[in-house]
Amino acid sequence: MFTEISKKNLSDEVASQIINRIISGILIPGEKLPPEREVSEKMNVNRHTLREALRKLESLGLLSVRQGDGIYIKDYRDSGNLELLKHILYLKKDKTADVFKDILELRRIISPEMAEKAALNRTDYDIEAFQQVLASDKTLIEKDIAIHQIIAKAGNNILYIFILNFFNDIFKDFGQLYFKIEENKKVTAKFHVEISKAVIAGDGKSAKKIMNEVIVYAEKKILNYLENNNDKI
Amino acid sequence: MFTEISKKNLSDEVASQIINRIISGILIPGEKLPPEREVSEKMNVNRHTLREALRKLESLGLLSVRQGDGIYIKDYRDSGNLELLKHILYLKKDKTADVFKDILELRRIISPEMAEKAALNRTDYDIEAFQQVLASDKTLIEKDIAIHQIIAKAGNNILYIFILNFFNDIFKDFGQLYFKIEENKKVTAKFHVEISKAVIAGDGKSAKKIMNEVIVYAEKKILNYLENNNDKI
DNA sequence: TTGGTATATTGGTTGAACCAATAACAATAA
DNA sequence: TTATTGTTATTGGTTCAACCAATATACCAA
Repeated sequence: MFTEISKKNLSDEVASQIINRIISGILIPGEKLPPEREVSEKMNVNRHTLREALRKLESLGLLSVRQGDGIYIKDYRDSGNLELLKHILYLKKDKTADVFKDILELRRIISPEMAEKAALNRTDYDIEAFQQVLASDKTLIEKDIAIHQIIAKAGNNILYIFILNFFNDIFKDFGQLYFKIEENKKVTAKFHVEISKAVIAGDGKSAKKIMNEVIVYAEKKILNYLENNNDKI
Repeated sequence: MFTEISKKNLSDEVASQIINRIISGILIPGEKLPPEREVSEKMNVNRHTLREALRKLESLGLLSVRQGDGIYIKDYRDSGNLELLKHILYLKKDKTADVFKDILELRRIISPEMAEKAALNRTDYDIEAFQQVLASDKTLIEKDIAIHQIIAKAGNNILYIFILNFFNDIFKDFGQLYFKIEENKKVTAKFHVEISKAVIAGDGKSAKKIMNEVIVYAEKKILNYLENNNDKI
């Protein structure tokens, strides 16, 4: 009904603006930014506010700040991280479809393998977690995220757990489009039951197959949607 | 010969300290931190300095800062990102081997697929890049990073490019151990030539196979090393 | 050419004050 | 009593002004 409005503080806006200039190519890697005092004045914010934004940009791999020297633009293709990719997804609407495609592709490569591993490593704790989620009254999208998280935790690969956080973050925002379709909802609900069963049974091959199938299905649906709604995301 | 010393500013030290407390479990998810004014006083730093650290921690997915309310610890297993994983790798020595194992496992799953894709998509630009790197006078580890980057760029999956940044960041620090061994150097040098040839030739199957072989080889070597030197990393 | 020295530039840190959102509580009305 | 509204205290957000510390630069001396 009502949708939450997200409040940004000033430093986040400053950060967004600079991110935008970098990924748009207005600011070139290697280039030096004007001194903090000058930038903050031009953007009409306090130097501290700017500095908080700079800290964020630094941790996104976009800038390198050196005392006594200055602020340098880094090449984000060499030093950017997944957090930055999120920003690209949101800020550069013209790239959204392409980035999304890449994300789905890698998910298709990784997640089935991790599902298999989960089935071979799952503990009683994981089994209980599956049952709790399936019986819970969460929304479908919440269940979906939870199921994938249990699989990741059962698989016991911390890198995958973190990469999955990235996937989930994105699907939280874009998943509504997918789950608007009745057929997709059915497929997902069925998937939850089947993958849980396979993992609980310790059947790695089945788990891998089931995960692969649902991902291929979703990928096809989403790509199809992206093609037909190029810029309505 | 000489190795660069890395200087940390105060806010980074503050951040490290807080990160440590969170991943050590001293600070529990959901818990509320004392007010900024109080924390900064206890840590004997200015509030601004603390705030810069908080911005970093926020972007690592560790904290949630809410105006008028307070600062809450998030569950990093649900919201942490790869940048945080790096910190875990460096700060929690007892977990280093486990995390490394996970990283190598996922690399084995992803990179061969991306090598195949690179071979099928490579452009003249990529071909030239290969030749330049092979002919350059970079160190072996620099060449290795460069080769993988070219493959990632040729494969044209931006998510993989960013995940590779993560891999490379880590191997920059830990790769020395691997490249100390003469045999490993030889294997890597040979790998560079062969993978370049395969990708340039557009031979996807070979590229995948070659990438897989070198990764399996390296993984075995590294895991072996980790087992025998459990805490000397 | 090399190494030192003084100076200017630039990021790092501090302190104090005030703004703005939120929570907690009290007062009020149904 | 219960739900709503208004008030106050708490807490993060922002600004200003000043000074510290690292670096670059230009210049000088050996």
